[in-house]
Amino acid sequence: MSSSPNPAPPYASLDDTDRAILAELAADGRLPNNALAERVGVAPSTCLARTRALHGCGAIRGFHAEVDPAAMGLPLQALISVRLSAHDRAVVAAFRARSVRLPGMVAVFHVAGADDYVLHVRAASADALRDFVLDHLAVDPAVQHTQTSLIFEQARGLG
Amino acid sequence: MSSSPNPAPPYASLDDTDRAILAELAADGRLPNNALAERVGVAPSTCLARTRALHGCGAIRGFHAEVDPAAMGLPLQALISVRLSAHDRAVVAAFRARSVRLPGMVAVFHVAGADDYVLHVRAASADALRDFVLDHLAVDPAVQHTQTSLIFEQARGLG
DNA sequence: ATTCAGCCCGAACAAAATTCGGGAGCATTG
DNA sequence: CAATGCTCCCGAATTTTGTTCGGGCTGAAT
Repeated sequence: MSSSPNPAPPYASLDDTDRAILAELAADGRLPNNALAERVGVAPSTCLARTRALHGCGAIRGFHAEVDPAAMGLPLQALISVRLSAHDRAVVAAFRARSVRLPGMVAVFHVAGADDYVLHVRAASADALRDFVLDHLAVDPAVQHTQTSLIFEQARGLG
Repeated sequence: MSSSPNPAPPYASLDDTDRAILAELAADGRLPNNALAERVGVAPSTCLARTRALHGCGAIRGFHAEVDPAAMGLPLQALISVRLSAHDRAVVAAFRARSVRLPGMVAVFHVAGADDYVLHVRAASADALRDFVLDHLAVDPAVQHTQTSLIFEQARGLG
């Protein structure tokens, strides 16, 4: 009923209005449709159709509240660099699929370089974080090596 | 009219309803208040008051659309590890404040370990990414060293 | 036992989302 | 050149949602 049904067409024709809508909604996901319409300079009905189309073609992937992790009892965050023992497509895809479902997982980055993945995770405590690494990563035969960096502070970018 | 006016009181008393609201809104930031109320098992008016309180006390920091970077003409993403040349509070704070305003910046992580910061950035092309590093990081006297890892793929976590 | 504070609810009101029919601009076509 | 079909946009009517407000319940302190 919601997400993107298309197999990712190349973003053919996004005009300035579309990009303005994306920028506004990225900054404030709860901007009312009529206020959004006024800001980007079209009628509310038009704006709604645009927004739906953007959502339908996958340009808008979803809307999310940004929640303070501490409020959910997960005050610790970490970036975990993961090096895999093999790099065939199947191993990599399987690791990714498994990773996104791990508890406390915020984001999974498949990166170029010495390490293969960087995982952004949340945890309730240092013990929980250690257990996370031991229980879910260290035991994984696809994982050769991990390095955990505690996040002192995180800030959203503006650009 | 919107953001958090309080100086961040420790999250004293969040009950199960509050946590349910946070979880639902983190998963779907556009869930109507009606539907949200039904899911967490309270009246719409109560739910609205709860949500406002959560927003007011900083537990909810904001709402944002998740936009496909490619749709905004920024198909490349990278994680840039940054090592600073000094670590006094002033230098670190200044770097953070500068970073969040850089164009294409998605998130700034202040981390423990050999590196001081990890920057998540978007760019229009490889050239633009190189220019970003050269123009904004390499020239910064506070920056001792950077290492850029291209992001092949990114996925949101579910837990 | 009474008072009081805090919380929750449900109905009334206001505001927003959504639908729908029609009109303007434009490229193709007879 | 005129006609056709297409796409996109708009604005009013309808439905859904957000929001306010007064009253009732529970539990603790007096």
